[in-house]
Amino acid sequence: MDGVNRTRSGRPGVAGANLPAMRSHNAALVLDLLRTAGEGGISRLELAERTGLTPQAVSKITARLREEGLAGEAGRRASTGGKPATVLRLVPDAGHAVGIQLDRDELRAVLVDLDGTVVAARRAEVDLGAGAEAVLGAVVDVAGELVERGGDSLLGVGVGAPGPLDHTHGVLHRVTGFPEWDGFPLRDALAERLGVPVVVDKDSNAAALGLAVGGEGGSFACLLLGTGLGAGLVIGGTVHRGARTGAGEFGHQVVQLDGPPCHCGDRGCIEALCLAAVARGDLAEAARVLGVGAANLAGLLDIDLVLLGGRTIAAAPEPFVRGVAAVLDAHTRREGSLRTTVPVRLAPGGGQGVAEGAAQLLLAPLFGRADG
Amino acid sequence: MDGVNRTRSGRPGVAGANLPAMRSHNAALVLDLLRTAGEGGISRLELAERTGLTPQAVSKITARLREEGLAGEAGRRASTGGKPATVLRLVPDAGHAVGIQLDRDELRAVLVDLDGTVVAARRAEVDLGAGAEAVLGAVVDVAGELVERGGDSLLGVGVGAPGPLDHTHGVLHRVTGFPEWDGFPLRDALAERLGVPVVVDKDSNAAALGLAVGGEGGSFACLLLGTGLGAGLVIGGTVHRGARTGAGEFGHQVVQLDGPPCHCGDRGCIEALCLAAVARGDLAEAARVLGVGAANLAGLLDIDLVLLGGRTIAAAPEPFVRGVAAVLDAHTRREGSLRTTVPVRLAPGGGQGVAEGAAQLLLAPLFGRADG
DNA sequence: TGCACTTTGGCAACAGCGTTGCGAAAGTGG
DNA sequence: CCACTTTCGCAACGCTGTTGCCAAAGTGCA
Repeated sequence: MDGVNRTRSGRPGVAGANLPAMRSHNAALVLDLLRTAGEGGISRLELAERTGLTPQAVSKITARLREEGLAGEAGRRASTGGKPATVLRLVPDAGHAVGIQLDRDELRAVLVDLDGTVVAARRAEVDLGAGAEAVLGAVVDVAGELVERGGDSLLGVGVGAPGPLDHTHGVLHRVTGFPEWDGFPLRDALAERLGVPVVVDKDSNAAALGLAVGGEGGSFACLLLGTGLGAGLVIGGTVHRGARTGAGEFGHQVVQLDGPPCHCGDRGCIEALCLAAVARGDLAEAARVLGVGAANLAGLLDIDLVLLGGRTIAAAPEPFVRGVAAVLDAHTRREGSLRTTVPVRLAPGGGQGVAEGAAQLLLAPLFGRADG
Repeated sequence: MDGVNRTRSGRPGVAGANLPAMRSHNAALVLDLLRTAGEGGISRLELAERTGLTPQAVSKITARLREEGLAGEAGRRASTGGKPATVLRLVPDAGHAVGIQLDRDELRAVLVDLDGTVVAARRAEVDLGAGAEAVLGAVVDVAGELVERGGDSLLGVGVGAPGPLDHTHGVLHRVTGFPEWDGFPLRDALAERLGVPVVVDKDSNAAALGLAVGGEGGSFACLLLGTGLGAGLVIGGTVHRGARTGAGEFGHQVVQLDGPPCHCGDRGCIEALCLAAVARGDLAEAARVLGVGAANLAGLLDIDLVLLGGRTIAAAPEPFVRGVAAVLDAHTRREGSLRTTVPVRLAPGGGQGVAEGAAQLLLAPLFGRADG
């Protein structure tokens, strides 16, 4: 019921609940289970078990969802000695969202349905330094086409951009290397031109949201190493952004007191050490530095999983995954506690993870996955 | 409604809501506002505004709370041109909890009422190395007296202990320096001897919870420097513990690659660097190291506040607060963003913050502040 | 002093939520 | 063919917050 609460009062956790709030909370819950079940579907009784609601309540809720066109029947399961269960499914076409990754030199856009399936994809070259008009024009071109294709079921456009930025207002801050964007109201500018709701978030948060919705449970960190180094943090199933969308500033974590200077003005930042190692071809050292940062993060937050992504890692996944895992492994072993090593994996989604996650900025709220 | 959800299904965020859940959610919300209002009290209409509920709903809810003895009238406010508002207050004596700080060499216990006011306090010397029987005996002695004094309104006993431990089962892990406690079921042992519900958590988490309930809003970190160095993390008003109660492992964050060895087996940990600096009397350097760790944490989580506590800091607060603030300040200035510097303060509560927070492990759930 | 007005807050009727009681539908298995 | 199991909806119900309304208790002006 959190999502509703937030919407109503602005101050999280301080809002009362009423019947409509309860209703949409439960509907979102059921919808999320339907989505998670995927093509296999799920029966009403299973839904009842998983939600803790009575079967009768589930029947009423699914009936409403079917009326709204969000859910539908999809055959029946084999009998287990009685009347066979009717399998319910999400109707993927009932909603769509466009997701955009706006990077420093390229633009990726996808049209995604309720299921999370990519229905269409576009890619274009851009230059963030070419001025707002040119960049916005490119975005509107690419997105507009997909928006149209989404038709009536289009919920809006999500944008993942390099930070820092303010996701609540959709305003960019000083993007590293492109100070002219500082203060640019990207969300409102796009919403006006496209005529649909727009949500803007950091690229790393979008990627993390996509993975969380995509099935990664619990708490995890998604580390993106590309032109910069950022982290998307998922804590207990929801993306943690902090009050100023500042969370996930992973690249400028200091891991070497009085170390080599970083372009940020500090010394010994992970990003500086890591990029320097990559530049001289020493991927093992880059991975080790990344691993130390990941171990710090894992220890501080007690997360369940580390996912690696971004262009640099996509170019040579193996040494990074292995190197980071080695550091985490050594760390766990030293602790000697009961806990098993934090697993490290390559973030799925190929080069399109951020764009897909950005689409989830619009879709996730339907499933009760608050975007706050 | 989260607290209720968690209780019902065990799997957070996956539980349906029903009328009783809604009812207790709203009751907890109102109760929390009554508590926060303190001695000044709060009127029904103010409650309605703050919760988003209708005045009528608030009237019904407060009537129930009054029947249960949890709330009461406390005079009236001056009229603002109409009927003067009736001021409502929490009845502090309606509930009590005992909070215990079990440290390596001492024991502190407090009896706290619903308001958070300390009604009684005890202190005793213990030696964690003296064996379970002796330690448990001491705890039962001190706590038993306070439990009895709490009478019928006693909700239970909360214990803050040095980590690592498992707070969901109340089992200690390998307490640094005292390996014999590894696997000891402290919660169940105490619950059996005292005959009341017991909750066990890390000392730093208890301190953080106490501060969160005590009025610190938003997200903050509570860093405790004593015989060890730990952090309690409050994210969006709730203590973040992680799935294994492992979160807040702040002391072994590595801030100096290949730095001096730490007793944990790693190198360059904050704790090693910090304690070494303290040992040679260089508090400025200790504060700087702590500051770097705090800046890392603040950047990663985008927190609003850093609070410093623990014995070492209590002994000389000023250089630590100043030193940590200096590092955070420099860090913010470099970012050049709109955000203001993360403030650093001495954690209030004197030497008794952990014990008071431990009591809140029992009280906080009443106010809808989930302990998960 | 009296009357209009504002503000507080409870009573009563209401709509809507999930729950309970129960029975129909649709299978399996002896 | 019949007993049994399992699924699942209809109907009545209890309880939630909401709405409509009115009494109570002040202020302020004539």
